[in-house]
Amino acid sequence: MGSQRTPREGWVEEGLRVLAESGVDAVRVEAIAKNLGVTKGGFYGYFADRAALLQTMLDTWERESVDEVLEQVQRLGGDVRSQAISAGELTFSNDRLLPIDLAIRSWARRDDTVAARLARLDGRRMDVLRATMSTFCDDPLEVEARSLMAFCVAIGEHYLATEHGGLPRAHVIARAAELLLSREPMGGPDLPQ
Amino acid sequence: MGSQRTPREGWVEEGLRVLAESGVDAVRVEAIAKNLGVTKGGFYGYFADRAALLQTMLDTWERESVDEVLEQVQRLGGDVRSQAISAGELTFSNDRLLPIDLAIRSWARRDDTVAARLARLDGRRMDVLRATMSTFCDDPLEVEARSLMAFCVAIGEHYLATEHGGLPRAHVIARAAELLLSREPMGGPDLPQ
DNA sequence: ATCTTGTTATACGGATGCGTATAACGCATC
DNA sequence: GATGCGTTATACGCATCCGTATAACAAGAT
Repeated sequence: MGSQRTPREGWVEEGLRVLAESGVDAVRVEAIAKNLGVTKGGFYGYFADRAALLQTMLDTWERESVDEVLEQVQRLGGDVRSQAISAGELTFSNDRLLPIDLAIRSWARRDDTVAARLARLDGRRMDVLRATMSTFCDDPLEVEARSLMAFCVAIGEHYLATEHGGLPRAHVIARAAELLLSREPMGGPDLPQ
Repeated sequence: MGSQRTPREGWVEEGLRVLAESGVDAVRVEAIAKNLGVTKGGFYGYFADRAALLQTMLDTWERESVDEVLEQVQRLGGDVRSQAISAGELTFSNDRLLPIDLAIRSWARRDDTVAARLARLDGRRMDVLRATMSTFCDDPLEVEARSLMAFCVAIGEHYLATEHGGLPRAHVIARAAELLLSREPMGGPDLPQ
């Protein structure tokens, strides 16, 4: 019995790599085969069609991004705040997951199915952030605003390509995190009009 | 002399529309022609090739996004803060420019030329934000952090698809803007670990 | 050594897309 | 109404990609 020379996971892996690097539209069966050093001959033994591969890729991404990350976070333990930071780092400082996440985010803007899955996942991520912010902030609206800002920085950072007046980006982000996670009120409505 | 039945701008316009809706990879000469109700016959009289169209599209977007917006902002006048808000709204609440901006942002992640142009533009936008934040905040690092957060929310918001516990997204964003533009210190390093 | 089973190469038809060439067409001008 | 110019339709060769069919192939089991 010929053992799997190019296992099913190989196609999914390479598919995710291409997705991360060049977007969904670049995920082509024959291109992936070429990258794997084979022809597409074996592909259709594992998948009905290209759409099935995309589905499986999404499944893999979702499992890795949620179950595995949250599992690791709970294993690490710690208080709510450090858990939130762990979760953020495991997801958005992950060389494998981050580019995939960004590519899927762009993909979601023109595919409702993908958008729905992303929404579900982002919802769980926002839950973590909300729990953190709630430990030191009572106003539900402010909790939501802080969570949104934290999430938007985590994502948006990678869609920005700008200098920060000589300051290293990481430094600026650290300060932003400090402000967002600060127990002090961020300041209420103020300013003379 | 046959006047321009499908003027050069027509191709650029439709190209930008497709870009906004489906991303760069969907910007195909024949597809655009079909949308315009013609064939690609006339296209190559205006453009050397597809790449030339993409260039022109970028030029158009950059001009509209910077020159026209900044010009309008200066015409409106007002203090620095209200100018920053005008600029943000003219760009990120603009039904025409916003989707194009987001599509280009995704595009920039895999094309260095596009990334460079976007960086230049984002730099000018950050300048506006910095000027605003500086009117009520002295710490340069905090100015930068607040500017980054504001920018990231403006962009990242559109890559997020999540609920906010019943609160309308616009309401949450308004609160975030309030916090970011607040004269009060956002709170320094605090929290007992 | 042969059989079996799963994997792969190759080839096919159909679709889409590029860039080019050429002929038809519209319309202003003469 | 004929001319001339710019725009457009059509057709071509080439390339990529899809999904299918079939034959070659490797390797474990007999």
